[in-house]
Amino acid sequence: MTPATVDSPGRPTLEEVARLAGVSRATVSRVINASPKVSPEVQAVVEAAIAELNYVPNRAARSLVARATMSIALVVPEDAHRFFGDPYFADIVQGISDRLDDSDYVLNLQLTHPSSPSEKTRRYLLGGNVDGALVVSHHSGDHFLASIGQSLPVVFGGRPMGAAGTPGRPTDYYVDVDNRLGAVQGTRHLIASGRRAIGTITGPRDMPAALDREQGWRDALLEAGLSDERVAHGDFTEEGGAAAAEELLDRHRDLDAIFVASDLMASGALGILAGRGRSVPADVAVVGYDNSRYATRGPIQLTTVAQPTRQMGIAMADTLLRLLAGEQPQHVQLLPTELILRDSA
Amino acid sequence: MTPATVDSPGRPTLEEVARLAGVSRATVSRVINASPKVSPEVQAVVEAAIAELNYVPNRAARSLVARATMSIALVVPEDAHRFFGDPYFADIVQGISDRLDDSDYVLNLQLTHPSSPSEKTRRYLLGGNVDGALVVSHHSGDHFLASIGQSLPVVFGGRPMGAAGTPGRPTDYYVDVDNRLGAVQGTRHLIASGRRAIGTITGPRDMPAALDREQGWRDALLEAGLSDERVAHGDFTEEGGAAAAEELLDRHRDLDAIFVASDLMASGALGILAGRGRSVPADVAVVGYDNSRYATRGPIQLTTVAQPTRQMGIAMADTLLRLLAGEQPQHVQLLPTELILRDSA
DNA sequence: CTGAAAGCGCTAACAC
DNA sequence: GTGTTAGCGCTTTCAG
Repeated sequence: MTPATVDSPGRPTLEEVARLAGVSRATVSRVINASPKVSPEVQAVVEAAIAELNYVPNRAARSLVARATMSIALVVPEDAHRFFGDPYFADIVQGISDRLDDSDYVLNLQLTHPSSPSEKTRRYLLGGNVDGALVVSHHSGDHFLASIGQSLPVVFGGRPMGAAGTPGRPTDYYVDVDNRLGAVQGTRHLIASGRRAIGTITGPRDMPAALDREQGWRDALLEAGLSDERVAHGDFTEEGGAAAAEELLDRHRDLDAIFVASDLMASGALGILAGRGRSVPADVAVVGYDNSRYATRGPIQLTTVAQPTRQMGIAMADTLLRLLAGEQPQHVQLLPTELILRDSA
Repeated sequence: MTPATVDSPGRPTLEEVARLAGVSRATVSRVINASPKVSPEVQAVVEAAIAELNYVPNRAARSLVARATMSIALVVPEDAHRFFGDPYFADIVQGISDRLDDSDYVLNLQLTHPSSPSEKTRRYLLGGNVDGALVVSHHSGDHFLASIGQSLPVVFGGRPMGAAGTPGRPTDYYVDVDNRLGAVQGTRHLIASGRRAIGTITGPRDMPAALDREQGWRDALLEAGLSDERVAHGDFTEEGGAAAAEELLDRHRDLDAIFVASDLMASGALGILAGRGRSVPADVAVVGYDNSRYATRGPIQLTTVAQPTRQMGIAMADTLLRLLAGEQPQHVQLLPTELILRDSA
């Protein structure tokens, strides 16, 4: 005795609607799918029957024959805390969600472990549960996700990495910003305002975005003839940012500026700086990255590199939808970054 | 020409596996479903064929015959920012996700508007896309969600409200903590430490948890013969907590303690207190609620009422799974709260 | 223990 | 315009 069958007559089928309306199943199907070749009268009768029975088409059956599920997966290789803790994801999801609201597709969230999606995720993605997938926050260790694009339409948020740090394959689709350039913008600003001992707090080394930002910081420094030795690695969390700031301050007493690869980490760094009595920006200037709400939340308004995160989500969803519609969207879409000047630098 | 059919031989079917293994489709099906009555040899042959073809069963087909989708919906009547901004949700989702990882079910996230789920969500839930639903953060204005339990197995996170503030129906399933009692614990602590002008910052008035916490604060005050006039309403966001704190301080100059209905709001309140030069806990003691990472993030460690949020997620998922398995779980599960003493009170 | 056959609910030619 | 006829890929009696 399952609850579903205890007292319910079961959801009505197309067949029952057909019987009630006195037509064939094919006709009911045509009405449901808004086929043009149905006479108005018949259509009205069928619609009445549908309403009376409160009929809703069975998706499984439809999927089976249509070979489409009308749903797409959002694959997030992060634990729930990092996913929820970073406003970056909130914006991405909001964008995706907004774009999908205008379509017939629904979103399925798949939280999976950072560097080894479970067998379950694999089966889910490959088992025909979804027509396509959106992958955010891709880590390099993940071979399955790196190659998933070959079996399913996939759009990455951020440049995907191939195995062993190789650049993504040219057949991949992704939406990104020019992380290197964004970092260059932020770092140049620090240089222009007279800073000379400029450090950086990076993101995890297995993520392309983190690597690119570090490279941008380095490039800007080198082009100005400055040293790029002041590096500490974070993990895109507030705690990680704080720890990296401690490390940087301990190792480089002369530090007068930090380019931090995310606002969240910058927020952690600001806490450490305050704790050590180093004033911002007088003693140490700080530039963040993301322009998330963490940038404007604390006592010190953060100068930061803005990226159009929500737009990225929209673009990702849009690209996948195009792919599913059989169109040929661009493989790479780079959105612009912009330096937002506030108080910290 | 859809992308899926361009060059792919198509995903292998059970039939192909059967052919390769030299057995019937029924036998392959038995192997897949771990039926006991298959000889070891045959099983090995079939498994080899499955591996060779990289076969993954088609869910739609399976759902069609099994009359089950093996997926459950997580309905969140909040915009993405509140959902992502509050660690409470992260913990709930992590718990749900953890529990579901051990099952065959997958999670489908449905973000919907606070007080009126879209027609799309309605159709999704009722269209047989999921076998059951988990609803978190239920608002009273939402009649559809309030009655959804009648058409689909549903488990609520937090006591659901019926229409117009009536208590949820006895047939509802939900997992909650005793919010009133938790608030009583927190408030009594404030009283015990000598505070007399104790205010509260509440959550939104259309949420049961918020109402219950307010009631607990009031009950504790009244049993001690203290006034319950110092109330300001927040919305479970950091900004809302800050605004409510301003209001409270402006209206009650004698305020010497605040019981805040969430750590996130308490974090906002702490900012205001600091801005006005009121020291915590010397001038104003603060007790939060949730014991989320916001409690220990800032300079002042927050005394707070802890609730086993992740456990709640686990319990929710577990209850729904039981329901789907035809068992008869408890309708109401109340998990314990605990006062965590830190520096703020 | 294994195979044959009959659908699950729907759509899509193909006739009329 | 509308009905008839096949399946989509899988599970499940029912024989053997």
